[in-house]
Amino acid sequence: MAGKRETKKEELRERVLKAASEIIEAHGVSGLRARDIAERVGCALGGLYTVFADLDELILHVHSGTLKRIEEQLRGSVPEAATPRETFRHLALAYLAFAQDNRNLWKALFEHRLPEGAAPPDWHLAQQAFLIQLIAAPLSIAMPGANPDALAIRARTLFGAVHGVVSISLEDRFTGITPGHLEDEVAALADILAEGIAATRDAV
Amino acid sequence: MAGKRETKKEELRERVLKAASEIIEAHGVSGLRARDIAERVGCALGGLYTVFADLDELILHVHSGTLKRIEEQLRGSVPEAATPRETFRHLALAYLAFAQDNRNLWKALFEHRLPEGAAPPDWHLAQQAFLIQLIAAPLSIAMPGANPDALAIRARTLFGAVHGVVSISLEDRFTGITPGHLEDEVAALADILAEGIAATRDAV
DNA sequence: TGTACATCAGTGAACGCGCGTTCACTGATGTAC
DNA sequence: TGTACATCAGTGAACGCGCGTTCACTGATGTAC
Repeated sequence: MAGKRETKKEELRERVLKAASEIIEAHGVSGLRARDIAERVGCALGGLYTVFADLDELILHVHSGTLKRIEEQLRGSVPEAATPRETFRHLALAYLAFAQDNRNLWKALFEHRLPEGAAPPDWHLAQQAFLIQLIAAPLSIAMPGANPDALAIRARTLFGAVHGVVSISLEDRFTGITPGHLEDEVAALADILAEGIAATRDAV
Repeated sequence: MAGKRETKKEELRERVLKAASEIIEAHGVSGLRARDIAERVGCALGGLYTVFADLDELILHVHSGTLKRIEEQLRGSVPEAATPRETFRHLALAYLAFAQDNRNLWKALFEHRLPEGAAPPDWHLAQQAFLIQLIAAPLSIAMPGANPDALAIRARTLFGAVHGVVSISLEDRFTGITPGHLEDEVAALADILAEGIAATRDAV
């Protein structure tokens, strides 16, 4: 019967998650502090530890939400009857758009955490699978003969390529593409990849 | 006349740089601690601060050395009479090889540092320019009509693409390409890009 | 419905620790004569 | 070459601070009768 206790706890958990997400988007993962979350939520510092084991676990759940939103946005970006080439373009641009609009949440996905050993849990890796599937589908049309394993690998390569351009441009660290050209370049890269795939189809 | 003082100081500086570089390669930038450097160098903790203002400055100089080594390795990888397509392939594979062989030093280049504001100094950004030039040269042959600005931008895009695949595979964070396929995929990507550039040449 | 006890979510002061940076000191190098 | 003083590289104990996590406590919710 739900129980008031359980309900309130669940509600607190949601509020903590939301606050953490907002703080990360505002200040980056490295700017996330337990005290700030508690203050924003309006609970005591110790309260956080009744709903999440530690900050790392909390951050993983923020990532989880981010991935879900990316998935929605990418799925929504491709028109029904799009050709593979159009699909690549839409996916690439939607990915760029998400990264631009949610820069710090998106960056957080790729910044290091997890002390020393400790790989991310399986459910987290599984959540990334949709990305590869979204790319593998049009790819299988562009490369009719290829076997599923090769397609999955190639899909990762294509994702990596687009991600790399977006990534290197939105980090301030390295010389990337300036904002004014970024959209054009991502679109161009998607086209180049599509054409290149068609041209090298037989080599696989 | 050099002066014993000056000489010793310069020597200490070199040893600190070398120790920091080794520690980063062994444990990643986040595993770099002032006390460990001092111990490895065999000097007192305070000694570090006589040759570098702080750890951030030291790290920037480690990066500087890493970039020089990348430059050497990439330049050395391309045969004299290589076609643009061959050049792309050689550069991409040489970049991958460096990243694999110097994983943590290479990762350090892209990991965040620099507190809040503070962009990297100009000399550091300037040091990255060779990468773009190395790519722009063969690209200008593949895209004869393009103007230099467009070439520079496109070169960055191509670098980003290759970097992305390497990056996402060597980080353990995200689902990348497994080591066994990585070399093949990077080579394939280089070919796809080369073919795609040829095919979309007129669209620029 | 009411009373007595049990549970456990939530509190927040205090703990603990890692670690970068400082600074009063010392001894080796440099300078002047 | 030798002596007296000045400089400054290098020392390492101590400072300071940010911050995640804990834990003895409290009060609201749940349970039994």
